Amino acid sequence: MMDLLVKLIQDAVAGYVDSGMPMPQPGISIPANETHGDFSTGIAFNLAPVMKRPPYEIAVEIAKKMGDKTAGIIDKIDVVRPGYINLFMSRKFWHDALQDIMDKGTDYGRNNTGKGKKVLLEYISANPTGPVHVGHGRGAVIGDVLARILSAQGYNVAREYYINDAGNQVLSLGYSVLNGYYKNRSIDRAVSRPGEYQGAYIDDISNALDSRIPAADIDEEHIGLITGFSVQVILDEIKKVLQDFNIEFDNWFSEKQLYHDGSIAGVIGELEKKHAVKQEDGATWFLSTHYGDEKDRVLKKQSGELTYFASDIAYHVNKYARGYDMLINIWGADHHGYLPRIKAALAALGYDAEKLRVMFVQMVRLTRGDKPVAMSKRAGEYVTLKELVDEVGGDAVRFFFLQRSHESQLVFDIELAKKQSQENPVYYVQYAHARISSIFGFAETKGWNTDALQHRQDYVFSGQEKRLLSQCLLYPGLIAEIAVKREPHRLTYYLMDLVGILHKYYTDTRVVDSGSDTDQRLLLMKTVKIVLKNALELLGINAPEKM
RNA sequence: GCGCCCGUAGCUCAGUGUAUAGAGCGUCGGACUUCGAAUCCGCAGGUCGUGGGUUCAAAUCCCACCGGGCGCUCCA
Repeated sequence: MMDLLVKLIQDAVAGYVDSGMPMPQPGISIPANETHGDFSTGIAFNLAPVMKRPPYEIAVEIAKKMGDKTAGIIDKIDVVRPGYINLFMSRKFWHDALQDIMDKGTDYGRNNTGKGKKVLLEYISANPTGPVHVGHGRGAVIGDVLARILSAQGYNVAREYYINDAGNQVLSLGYSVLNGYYKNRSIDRAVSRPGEYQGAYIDDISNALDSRIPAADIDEEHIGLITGFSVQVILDEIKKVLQDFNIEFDNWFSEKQLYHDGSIAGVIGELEKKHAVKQEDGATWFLSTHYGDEKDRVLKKQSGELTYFASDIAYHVNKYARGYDMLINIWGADHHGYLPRIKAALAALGYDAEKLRVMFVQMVRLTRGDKPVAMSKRAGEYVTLKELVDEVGGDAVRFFFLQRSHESQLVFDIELAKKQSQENPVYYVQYAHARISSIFGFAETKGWNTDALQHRQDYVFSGQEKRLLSQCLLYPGLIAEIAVKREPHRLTYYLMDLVGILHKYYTDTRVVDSGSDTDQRLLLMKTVKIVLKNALELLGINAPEKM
């Protein structure tokens, strides 16, 4: 329905825009002050600098043109200094809007702005050396919700988890387990390296070791076997925890595979062909300074081992080869220094580095009350995603993580989240959905057939009712914008607004009475419920009928 | 020292050009014999880190500085 309004504005603006210029997307907002209309646009402000004329003059002209062709949906157009165009919508508009949402139902908010573009979304990718912790959880929620939103906008999204199952860290995991095994069995045997991982999960794997591997084979000679088993156990647990948290992947991509199929060596060979490699101090270096990085980077160490950087290049080359239009990576903010070298390598190999978009998710700091909770893998002391979800609930964790921009650091007070779980904002939103369900239940008991409500076009919506509808009308545009800008957190704020209006309306207005307007109010509740349910679905949060 | 992110109400954070700067939590005070009070209403609380600049218009853009987090490994 807003498309129609946007088109009316654009038609009026068309004369000002040169054929070469893209049509500006008019921003439409709901004014805080209702004397400023049902909707307002600041399109004249965007045009003013281009045309070098005062915004007010432009607004007057646009308003005049719009007034000539309102398609029956606009009653009145006001122009207010310094250049706002305020729109008062017609009765027909509101009824058409309500009907449109009803007709679309679960498809309301779905769109094809993505036009089938293939997107690879990589997120979490936590190392299989320990459980997923809350920092990963934040990336998990952002990635999952973004994937849902992109899919709803017609993008063809593949979700991927990159498993760092090669290299030193998993070897270190193997040694940690082996050492744990010796210690638990009081076996006094020297091992060439200590292993850096600690915690109850290491003990668990150690204890399970001889259930899978013959006891005679449990020694340093078979460290590869032990490592493989340990990674498998941890990975299974990661998959289970994520699945329980309703986070799925289309593909689990193994780093090891890149070693086995020779693609890392292949990539280094390609870089050599491009003369982007040097030998120095017995190591092989990528000349990333030639491509905008601040220093050159080692691909193959003096020891002959490949670096993670080398396999990461091969991984990204693999992504490009799979033919995606866009690659989105969600990384922890502590990896931001890593991006220039990846982009440098891709540029050196002739790939369009612009296709790669990395979202850096800032740190999560945990507290219990005023006391910070240490997050150290080394000490084996950290709060896992599973623990957090078990304590606070999955819906609340999702909502909480999406109440901040991913670019802001986040303080998560576990005590507070537990203590106030009943007052968590997520309940505020869910309660609205349950409340509407409850209204319908009540209406049924009073004899209304809520599946056959009569939509009467002569009903005049109150100010609050129009406000509710207009908030619902912003929804599709919001989802489209969130997809383009990759800002999933905005959806929680939208919901808080919508639900706030609904709760107030409920307090002020009796929906079900004996009068004939009850049908109209029930229809309105139905549209709000549709939007609530669709939005919660995108957040992966339950929309309960009862609480 | 260099790079990225942040600095907005007591706390945690939205808002990133334009009409009196918002929410949640917290404080205080009100509203259930009527569709769910997990709700609603009201009061209090802000030099939008500081100083310059651009603009008809700056929390928002630019510059400098101050403060906090993270990163600057032949670590992963």
